[in-house]
Amino acid sequence: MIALIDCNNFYVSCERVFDASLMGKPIVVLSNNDGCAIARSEEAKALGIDMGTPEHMIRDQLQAHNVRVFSSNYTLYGDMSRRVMMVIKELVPKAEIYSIDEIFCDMSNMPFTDLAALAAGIRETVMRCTGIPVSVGIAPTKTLAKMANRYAKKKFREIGVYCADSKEKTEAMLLFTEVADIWGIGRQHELKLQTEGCRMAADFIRLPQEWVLKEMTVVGYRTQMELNGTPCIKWEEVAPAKKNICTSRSFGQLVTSKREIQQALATFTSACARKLRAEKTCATSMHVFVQTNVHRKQDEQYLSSIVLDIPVASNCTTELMKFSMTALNILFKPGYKYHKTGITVMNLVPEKQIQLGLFDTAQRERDEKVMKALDDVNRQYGHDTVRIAKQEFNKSWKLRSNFKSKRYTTQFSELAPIKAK
DNA sequence: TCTGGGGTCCTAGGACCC
DNA sequence: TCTGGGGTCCTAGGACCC
Repeated sequence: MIALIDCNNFYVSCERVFDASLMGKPIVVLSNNDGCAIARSEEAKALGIDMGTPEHMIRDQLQAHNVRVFSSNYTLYGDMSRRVMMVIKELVPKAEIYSIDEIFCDMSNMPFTDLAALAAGIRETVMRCTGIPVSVGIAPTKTLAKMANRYAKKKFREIGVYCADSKEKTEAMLLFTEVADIWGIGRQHELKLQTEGCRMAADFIRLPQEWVLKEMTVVGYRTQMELNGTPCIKWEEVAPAKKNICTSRSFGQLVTSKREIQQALATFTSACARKLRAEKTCATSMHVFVQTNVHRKQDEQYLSSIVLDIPVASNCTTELMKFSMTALNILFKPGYKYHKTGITVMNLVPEKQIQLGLFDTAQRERDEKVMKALDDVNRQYGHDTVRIAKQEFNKSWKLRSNFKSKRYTTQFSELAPIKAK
């Protein structure tokens, strides 16, 4: 049996751990740039605030109901996630971190027969150690475990556990779950299924296999198999190496000058290079794009991108910047109001196996030392404490982040204060 | 005025080879 | 008038995830 443990309203719960006055209040966490609502407390959901709604469309509602609003604080959420995962991994023999707030656990070799009771124990331990509430779904496959987790949240909120260990209990949640809420079925497949007269998961599992293969490819077929109790999705206890690494952001305000886009892109390139070094990989090509704001119908639109080969695979900030700046020189056209830029480094290869170019020199060794020093300093004092000249901060392009909480767990200067009476 | 960011996998079709 | 066939590799685009 497989358990899927999922943190409840994770970002909101993280904020609550450090501010008890937030309990029971409606809370919303916004995406980067304070753009959309991406996490909501139960109280906020009850007000009808939907996932992904732009902030400016719900601003009145937020004020009217005194909703507490936060900018996203990924430093805090990332660290809280690490803690939750660490606690859970201590309690089960085999686990796979699936996302910042979810983890699959293999429950097949546990020395307990009552899995629901075991799950309740895990919930309680995570709460005690981290302050984060979680829900647990248990079932024979990953897709069913995801469904059981959702079912637990919807139908057994207080218990927070659902164990689909019998035909009847599995059938109950298949009858309850709409096709759109099945893990692996998105907007397009939902529409197809609806025209086929298929509304609930219980209908979907009965569709002929030929139809599913033809209309939803093997991906949909695997989902169907999983819902029928046959595992098709393998375990990945150690995260497979990344194939691409991307850093991109919308600007806090529209930008017209090339110089400012250069600064932004240089900063994103630096972030990509740092991520590459953390993964111990090098990139052999990069994709760079610039674009205007597609939502502004009144503005002339421009979107362009380019892929450049990197002759000798690299994770050196200055080296990658040379290429991304070249790309920008090709892409940039004056006269547009730019909204976003970004870089994806691709075709990653392990640091150790780089094919040296014909004209490669001892430069590489020196670069490595410089990058290591740069990473060491920045790890200790915060990203971009030491940076490359091109990143020079003008900041007009910087993210909006007007409601950010402290980095309570990773910066000494931002620790939560404790009042002693 | 204001609409996130970072990923993966699959397929179809073109280029190329023998 | 007749105009091979089979295989691999690569890429763009679609769909999905959190």
